[in-house]
Formats: sequence, structure tokens, C-alpha cells
Amino acid sequence: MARAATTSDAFNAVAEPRRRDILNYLAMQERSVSEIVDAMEMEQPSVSKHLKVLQGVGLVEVRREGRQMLYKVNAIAIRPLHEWASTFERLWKHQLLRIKERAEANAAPKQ
Amino acid sequence: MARAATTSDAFNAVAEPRRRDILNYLAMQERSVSEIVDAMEMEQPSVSKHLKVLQGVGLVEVRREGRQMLYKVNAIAIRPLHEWASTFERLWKHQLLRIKERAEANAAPKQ
DNA sequence: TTGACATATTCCTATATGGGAATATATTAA
DNA sequence: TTAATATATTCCCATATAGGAATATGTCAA
Repeated sequence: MARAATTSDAFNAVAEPRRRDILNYLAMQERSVSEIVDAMEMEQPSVSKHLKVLQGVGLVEVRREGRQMLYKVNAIAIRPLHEWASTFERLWKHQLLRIKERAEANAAPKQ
Repeated sequence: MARAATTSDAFNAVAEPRRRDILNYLAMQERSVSEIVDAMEMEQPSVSKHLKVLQGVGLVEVRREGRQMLYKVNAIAIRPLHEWASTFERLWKHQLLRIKERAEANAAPKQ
């Protein structure tokens, strides 16, 4: 079996850094494909393909306006990712606390 | 060019659902490979391979104890994912608020 | 040393890319 | 209609899987 399709879920879709770049860019506001092409400095076909993947998992929405297609983020689709990561938040906070404690113990060693 | 390696970063590593399962399981406590095999109901070689990927991006740490290899989560490595997703939190909260407002407007339509 | 147990690695294969190049489609303007 | 603009799709290819099967490696017990 190969890797799961990039369109299988948000996790697979955002594994590609260029797609995260596009989402970051769209977070500011709705944009046309050519605006994305210019901003990302990618080939137009690449952008269209990435947008299709993002649309496939519901991470972006589109509407036509004349000849242009305007894409915007559907932020709710990013939530599952955030929530999954959140389940580890308690663990890393604990980890950071211990790191901090060690640093302080080293800064002021027992006499 | 093919997709980026699963070992290129945490985003690619956790795109695979079985690896998220393993991380979820390890979140509770350190576990040996065979404990993971039993809990996940996966073949041992598969588990070892997934663990290698997770280790490659620093998502898990290992130590040997006799014949066993004990794996645990390195939660800090999940933080970049959480922080990236967090940048969209404002957007989806806004989205949810509008959804709620619409629902309320429908429930109590103007007379 | 030998055997048993725990884990890792290798080999194989079907599948899914992501980018580049070329082309198709859709929409508006002349 | 024809041309121009905006975007999407197709084709090709090198690459990276993930799982199954078989095997190798490492460690402990007798």
C-alpha cells in the first residue's frame, strides 16, 4: 500500500509545505488564483493543483467572479488538527517546566 | 518530484493515521514495541517502521531496557503543528460565531 | 554455546504523488 | 466570431511510500 491520498483528510493535505503557505496567505483575505501565483512565486498549474487538493478536504472554498476564481480559507477544517495537537499540550507544558527547573538549578547551584 | 519524505517534518509524519494512533497511545505512558503491537493490532515490522519515522522527526524518544525498546512521546515536537493551526483559531471562532448568530436569527425570526 | 525472545531491516510491489510542459476550458472584450 | 485573459486538466516521470514476507540483529537465559 502507498501513502494515503493528500485528499484523504486535512492532515495529509497540510503535510505539503506549499499548501500551508497558500493557506497562510489566504488567511488574510480571499484571493484569486493569479494573486496566489504572484505571491507564492509558483507556476499557475501548481497552484491550481494545490488548491484542488485543499478544496477536496474542505480547507478552502471557491466562488467565481467573472474570469477569476476567488479562494478563501475554511478555517473550521483546520480545527481537527488543532484539537489533536492540543491533546499533547499538557505533556509539552510539563516538559518545558522541567527544562526550566533544570536551567534554574544550574544557574543557582546548591552551595 | 514526489511527495516530501515522511521524515521531513512532523507535519508529514503525522499525516499517517496509524502514526497518530501510536502517538495517542504513547501519550499515556512509555511503552515497549510489543505493547504497541498488541494495542494497535498491527504487525510488528509495521510498528517498528512507523516508530522509526516518528523518531526521525523527534516525535518519540527511545531507550533500551534489556531486550525491550521503550518508546515515549516527545510532545514538544508536536508544538509547531499546534502553533500553525492556532494562527487560524481567530478565523474559525469568527466563523462559528456567525453560524450561531444565523441559527438564533432563524429560531426567533423578526415579527 | 545454544535457544528463545524482542525488535529492526531488507526486499518487493502497488499506489500516490508534485512539478514541468502542453493543452483544454471558461469568460469577457473587441 | 475572434482574440485575450484566467484557470483547470492531462500527460509524463522521478520518487517515496506502507504493508507483507522473510530475515537479520541484539539481548538474555540455560
